[in-house]
Amino acid sequence: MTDLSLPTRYDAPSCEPKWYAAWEAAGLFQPDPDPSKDPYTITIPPPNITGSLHMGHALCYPLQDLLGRYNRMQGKSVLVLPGQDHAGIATQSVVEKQLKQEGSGGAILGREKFIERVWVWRKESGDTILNQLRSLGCAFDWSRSRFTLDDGYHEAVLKVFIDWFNRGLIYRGKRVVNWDPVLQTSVSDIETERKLIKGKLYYVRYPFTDGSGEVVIATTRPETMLADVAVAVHPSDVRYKGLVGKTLTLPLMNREIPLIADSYPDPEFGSGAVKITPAHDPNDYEVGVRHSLDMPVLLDARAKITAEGGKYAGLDRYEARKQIVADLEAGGFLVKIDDHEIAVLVSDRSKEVIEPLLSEQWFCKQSALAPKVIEAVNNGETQFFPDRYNGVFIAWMENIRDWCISRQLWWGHRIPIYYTEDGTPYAALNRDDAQGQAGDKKIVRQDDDVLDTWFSSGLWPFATLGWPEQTDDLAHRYPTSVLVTDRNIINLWVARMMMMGLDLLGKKPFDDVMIYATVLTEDGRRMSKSLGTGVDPMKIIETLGADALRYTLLSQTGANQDIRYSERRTEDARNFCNKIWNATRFVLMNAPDGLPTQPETFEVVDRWLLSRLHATEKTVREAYDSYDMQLVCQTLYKFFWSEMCDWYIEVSKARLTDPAAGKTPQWVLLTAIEAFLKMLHPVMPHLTEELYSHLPLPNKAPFIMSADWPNLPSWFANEGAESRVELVFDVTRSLRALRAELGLTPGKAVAAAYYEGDLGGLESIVAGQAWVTDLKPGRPAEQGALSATTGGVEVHLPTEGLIDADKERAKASAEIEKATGDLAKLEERLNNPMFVDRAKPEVIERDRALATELRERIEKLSARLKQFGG
RNA sequence: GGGCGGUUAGCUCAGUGGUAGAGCACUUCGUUCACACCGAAGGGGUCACAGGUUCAAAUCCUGUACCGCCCACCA
Repeated sequence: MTDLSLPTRYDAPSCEPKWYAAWEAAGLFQPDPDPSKDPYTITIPPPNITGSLHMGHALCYPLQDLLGRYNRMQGKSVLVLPGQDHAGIATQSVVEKQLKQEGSGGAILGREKFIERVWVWRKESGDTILNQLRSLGCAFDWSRSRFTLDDGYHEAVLKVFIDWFNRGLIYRGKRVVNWDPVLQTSVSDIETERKLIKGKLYYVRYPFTDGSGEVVIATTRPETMLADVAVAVHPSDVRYKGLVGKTLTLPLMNREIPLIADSYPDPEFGSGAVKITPAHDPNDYEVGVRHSLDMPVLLDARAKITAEGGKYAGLDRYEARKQIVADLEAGGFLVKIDDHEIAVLVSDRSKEVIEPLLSEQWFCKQSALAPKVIEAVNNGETQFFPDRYNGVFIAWMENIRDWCISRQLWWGHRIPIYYTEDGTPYAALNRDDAQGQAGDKKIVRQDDDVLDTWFSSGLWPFATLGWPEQTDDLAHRYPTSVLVTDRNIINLWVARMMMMGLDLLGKKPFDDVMIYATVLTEDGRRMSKSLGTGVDPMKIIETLGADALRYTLLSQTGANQDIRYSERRTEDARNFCNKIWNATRFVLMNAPDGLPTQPETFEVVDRWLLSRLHATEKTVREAYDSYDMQLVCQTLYKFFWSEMCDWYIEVSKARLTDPAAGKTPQWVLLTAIEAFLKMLHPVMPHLTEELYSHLPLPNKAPFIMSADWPNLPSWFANEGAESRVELVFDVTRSLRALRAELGLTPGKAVAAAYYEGDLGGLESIVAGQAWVTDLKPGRPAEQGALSATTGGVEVHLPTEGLIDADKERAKASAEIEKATGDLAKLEERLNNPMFVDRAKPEVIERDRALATELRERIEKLSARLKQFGG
């Protein structure tokens, strides 16, 4: 007898850190160097250093930890490589906010001091995140941890940039980009979102210069008219036939602008005439290029009117709008104002309305890179899970546009472009290198901009493994096994890694991409700090434990799109932990002093549990292999709680206390628990490790974490034992129900009960589990008895005159009615020649058997009804 | 405007052709020495709606409604 000293409650918060430290001390986070083992590699999505982890992270990282642990048990050499992302815009705005609160600001500090300040923050936030990942139990190889702005990483970035620049894949161009007037930088298309707002549509009159009438245009942004350079109509629009080529006078500015024909305007919309402001609208820009129009820039970096706006110069864009509308009205140019729903573009980061702005930026050509990505996904080299994302991804890749990679920020990889006095750009490792390339011409400055964060995180799967150096890790572990990420960054990040990996290494970066669900609040809203709907995973861990939290989230992870988080569910998971704790504790209390050995003979119920264990292992393994954690958890839960605890342990209690007979159930239970703990370990690493450490086992691994996946002998599978035992359990349940009906409390023995039918020699189980002292074959001689029929076995419980005959009659009639109805439906089907002709034989067989059973049942029920005077 | 998910018991969700399931919650009973973070029994659903295919539909097809997500240059 051992471990009677274990407390009756599992205390996760005190147990979890202990094991994390033990694993780390044992070096288990580093990959097994054994070269005969297959590699399994994950480079985790590096969290942004913008604060602390949220519920989504509490799913994402444990999910990867789970995959690592599972594959380690499957005998692979596992590396889960962690790190952090410098997250340009996001981090810079966090630090800017901090400075503002201190009454300072980046502009005051200057570039160098500002960057120093961000590094201080990087340390602080980075450490927080690291500790949180540890609290979650993540077995990541911290010795290989990378940061997207560390020195080696910077080298990789330089190499790619220079290479692509020299190959013409990176170019500089003047384009209308998405300008964020708050962060004062350009952002890419996918860093914006569309929001429908209630706005106005202004109709404005532009008179012909020669006084021969006017053209009415419609606009949602009247202030941009100051920079209008033309009005366009569709060439087929009859309303403007013969007018194209004439000149209009731009109101307020008194500038002359042409009326031109272009395919862009939709004759159906508004008046069919569109004002053209090339510098402030992507479509207008296209028109401007086609017609070689001027492109005056009307708004500056903060979205204030420039000198181009004449007397409106200096006004904010919205003030200017008000003023201009008023002036247009005063001048008699305003025709009308309609309410109009506008889809404005909003910056993801600042939530500010984007201003389309013509500016000089660096772009990455996608047309040469995208086809390889599409091909890799199309031919299944890289596969998304759930597979619906394959199509979504390809559709997006097929319509990809060039990627604006320059950002007007300080925090990030500074663009390695150096200019000579005449403005010629050289892509170089450093200034000297650039000077070498420039020859006689003198290099005078480096480009001020930095690269889009995703340019560097796109290198993640290989830069973290040492690229551009040809390291062992890179040789053995690229392509990585799986990328686990959130669907919001499929285009932002996954696409870039695919493009970069395929182009630079000639190989896809990962075999699988697993997209996990978004964690929402209990009522289905987005979790967000600013809305106050966020739940702090660390608070949950402190009270209920990391394992319970992991189970909560992982047990809801399959092919679903969303998860609603409820703390109540984590309490359930905590209860499950406690159940596992106590059942194991119970088994240990009854465990033999020496190591258990496999018994010679088994009872049917032993074979039943071993068979259920065997089936459970297969289901769980296949579920892990297909990323269906939901099925993993559900299967393990049912096996442990219902099958092992509620039935097997209860049935075996009597034997367990017997020194001789106890050896068999003890061995069965230890075998089942060991396998169960191993299968559950990837989900609940700490609890399983703690319990494993107490199990008396031969050939025990130093840690469950480093143990092999259970290898169960095939003779465990035993369908015969399963069906025999399950029939007996069904009969037991129906007898218990009869007891409950009589108000007999569970556990209190009744003297006698009777059964008719075949219990396969397992009468003692029924008697024991239904708390019957003497279970006899046949029918009770005395009058009053309650009866029930299950699976062809009828049980009778004598009542000693306690029966309410009316109630029993009513019950029997109701059951007869139900059975008769079911039988009628069944017979109708069986009498249908089409059914007999076309249905599968086993279905017909089963229905016939069911019909026979129903007839017997009705017979028995009718007899019962008669007995009660019906 | 296009695409993708979802709609099943009070709640959260399983269930891809053969007479509806789990956990929680609820009701009743029970502290029998693993566990009250427990055990036993029970109530509760015309599977969003309308058509269709089929011997048979929660399940396959078409359409509709509502919820959510993604993509999209209508001023």
